[in-house]
Amino acid sequence: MFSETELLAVFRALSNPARRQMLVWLKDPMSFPGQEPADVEIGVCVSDIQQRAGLGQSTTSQYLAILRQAGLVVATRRGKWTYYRRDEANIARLLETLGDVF
Amino acid sequence: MFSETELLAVFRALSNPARRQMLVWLKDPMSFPGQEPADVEIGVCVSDIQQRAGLGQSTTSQYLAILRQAGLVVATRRGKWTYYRRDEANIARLLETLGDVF
DNA sequence: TCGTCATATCGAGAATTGCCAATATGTGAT
DNA sequence: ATCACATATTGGCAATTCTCGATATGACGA
Repeated sequence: MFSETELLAVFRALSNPARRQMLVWLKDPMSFPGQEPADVEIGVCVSDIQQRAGLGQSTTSQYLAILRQAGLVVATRRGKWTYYRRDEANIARLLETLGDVF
Repeated sequence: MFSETELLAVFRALSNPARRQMLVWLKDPMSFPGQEPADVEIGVCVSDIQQRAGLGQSTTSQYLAILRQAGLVVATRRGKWTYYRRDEANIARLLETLGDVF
């Protein structure tokens, strides 16, 4: 399932309200201004997330990297933009594990 | 359901392997040496948990307090001992919330 | 190639966490 | 009242996290 190390990364990632917020926001990419229906599959770019979070650019980038390392989102680089979207399969697997473990 | 503040407390509590371990251990109180069947309902005392965790007494006490404040365990004082057991109802409610939110 | 834009990484200071030893508090036995 | 015991709280130091501004990287257009 999820190793101890992976669970640690997940809980650390989610123990920050801004990062948890981002994960929830990404459930509905269309809620970001200027998001086209065609972009939904690839995700939302960093600057859009940053704007909504009200954090610095570097902080936003780092937080997304933390979510990615925890396996909660996946990143896709296209041109100069990096798009982030939820890793739904892994999140489902995680919730299943949590139900087993706790 | 769970407020933002409550979720923060939960994730912070679980973002420590020792605390997560304790919560899992408490699923099976009988696995603690010297635990009587009659004690299962009330929980496990701090020193038994401490011994198993290999942490200091104060650290163990603090960690259990953090789990309690997060609503994951309940404490019962009986004589000079404090027994801790899982708050199963609240944990179930939490897992439900997690399924909704994430 | 140069400039610009989006993102990533680095460096740093303030705040928080991890964990301990020491001490305080509360309880039961004598 | 006093002692011993279980637990809680306090004080502290090292390690980590939070968050930023500054800088580096990488991609596109002129």
